Amino acid sequence: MSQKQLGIEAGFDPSSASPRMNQYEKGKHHPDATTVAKLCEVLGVPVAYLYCDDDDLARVIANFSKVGEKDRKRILAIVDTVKQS
Amino acid sequence: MSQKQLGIEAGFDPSSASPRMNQYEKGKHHPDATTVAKLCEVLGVPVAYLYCDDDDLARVIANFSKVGEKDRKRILAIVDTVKQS
DNA sequence: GGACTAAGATAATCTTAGCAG
DNA sequence: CTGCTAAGATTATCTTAGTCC
Repeated sequence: MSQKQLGIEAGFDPSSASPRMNQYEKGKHHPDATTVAKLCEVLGVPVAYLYCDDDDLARVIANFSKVGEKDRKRILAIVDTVKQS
Repeated sequence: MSQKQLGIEAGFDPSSASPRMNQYEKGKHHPDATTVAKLCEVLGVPVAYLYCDDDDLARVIANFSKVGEKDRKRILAIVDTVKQS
C-alpha cells in the first residue's frame, strides 16, 4: 500500500494525504493521538504496540487478542499473581 | 502529588508546570508523545498502558514486567502459538 | 505513479497573568 | 497552596506546489 493510500483510508484529505504520510514516516512531523489511532486501525495493529519499548511485551500485545479464550485466561492468571505487591 | 509538582518532575518549566498539567487533565490541550513518556516515567506506568482499550490486555501490560522470568517465558510461549497464522 | 521536500497557511500548545476555594 | 482559566506568544502541523526516480 502506498503512503498516500494509507492516509486516504485513515480519513485524510486525498489532496494532502501523500505529503502528510511522508512527513510522518520521515519524522519531519508527528501525528497526534487521534491520527495514530486511525492509522493503527487501518494497519490492524493495536495502538499500544507502538508505544512499547520492550520487545517481549510487544510480542504479547501484538498477539494477545489472537490467542484463544483459554490461553488468554491462562495469561491473565499468571500476571494476576503479582497483583498483590 | 500536586499537578504542578508532577509537571516539574517531568521536566517542565516550574513557572508554567501548573497550567500545563491542568490543561492536560481537563482535556483543554493534549501532550505530545515525548511529554506523555516523561509523565508516565514519573508515574511509573508503561506508556503502552495508556493506549490500551482492552481491559484484559491492560492488566497484562501493567504487570508483565513484574512477573518472574519463568512466567514471562510461559506467557511468550502461549502468544507465540499464534505467530504462524 | 510513488517518494519526498520547501514554504506559507493554519491550528495547535505554552506561557503569562491572573481568580477562586 | 492547589486547581483552574483566558488570551496572547510561540511552535507545531497541514496544505500547496512542486521536483526527482
